[in-house]
Amino acid sequence: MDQFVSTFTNKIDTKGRVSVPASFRTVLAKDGLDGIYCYPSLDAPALDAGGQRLVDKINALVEDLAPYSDEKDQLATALFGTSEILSIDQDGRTILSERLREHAGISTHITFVGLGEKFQMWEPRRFESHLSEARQKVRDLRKLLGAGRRGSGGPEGARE
Amino acid sequence: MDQFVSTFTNKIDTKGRVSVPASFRTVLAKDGLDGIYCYPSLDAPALDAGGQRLVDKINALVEDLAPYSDEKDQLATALFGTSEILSIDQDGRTILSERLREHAGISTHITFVGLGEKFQMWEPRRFESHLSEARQKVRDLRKLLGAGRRGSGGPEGARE
DNA sequence: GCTGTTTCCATTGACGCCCATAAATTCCCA
DNA sequence: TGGGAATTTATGGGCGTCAATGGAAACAGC
Repeated sequence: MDQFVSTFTNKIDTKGRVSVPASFRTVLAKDGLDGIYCYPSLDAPALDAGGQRLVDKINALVEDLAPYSDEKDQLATALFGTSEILSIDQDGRTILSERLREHAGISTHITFVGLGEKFQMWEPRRFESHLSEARQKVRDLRKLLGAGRRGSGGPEGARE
Repeated sequence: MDQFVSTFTNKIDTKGRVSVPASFRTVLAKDGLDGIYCYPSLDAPALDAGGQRLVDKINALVEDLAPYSDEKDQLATALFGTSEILSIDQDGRTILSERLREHAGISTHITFVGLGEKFQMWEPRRFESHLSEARQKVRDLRKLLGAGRRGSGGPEGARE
């Protein structure tokens, strides 16, 4: 499996360490980045994270803009400037900076949520409500689309 | 990682010294420039900085312009004329000239902001407002970008 | 002499590395 | 197939190293 799937909730210990789910670690290892590329989600109290693939994608996004344009600097500021490369120790644990924890309102526990090519980290209770909201949205959407449609919907397409 | 990523705020001591973030130093070292290439940002109260890669890029930019054209002279003046090579001492610290500090309004603290191929130095409070602007801009921008490119990842691949 | 600058050392706190434990899972083999 | 051994995973704690910072010592110039 080369995708981030499922959700896991782990504990942050007194030193601020938290175990990265084993399955996520193997995906990251295959992805070729020694660590986790992580930044605050632009529109949710959560953290976006991934491996080299995610980095490449963001690079491509920035490279497309004209050199020394205002847009390029702004995009780079918002993405690279707020990003961190989180190291993973040999026991599979990482440490989130104060800044990242603060953005997501994380204190004692973290919920890791697989989104395919990337994953997110949430404060567990916030994720609960986020999830039920999302599920409700999907139900509403299905009504509009008509119960007959097949294959199109799914909870996939977690955009960000 | 061979890119400038994340932000760090460090203190300037009584002698004007400030620690360059360790991760930035390793990027610079790999880049093959013994020091920091630095100049006032053209359109922000900040300082642009980087290593050999940035120097090369600016050279290319200037070379592309017609020889003896006004544009070329102006760009060359604006960039080369105001640039400095900042030395890094053996403890990883550097000293900003009065002129550079003045342009960015820096006095006691510096925020180092990674932008991928280069980084910037800001007065911390100015950077905060600059960042929230940039994030808002990207949220808007993303709607435009998001409509077109989906999934495809892009023709990226150059790395390491 | 002084003054400003660069090199070297000291402190402190954060982080990485190592080991230990316990629970859950997988594996093996009678 | 059932039970136990080996492995893996999540978690806790001790300790050495390194990064950031402050200050002293060497050194230059006038």
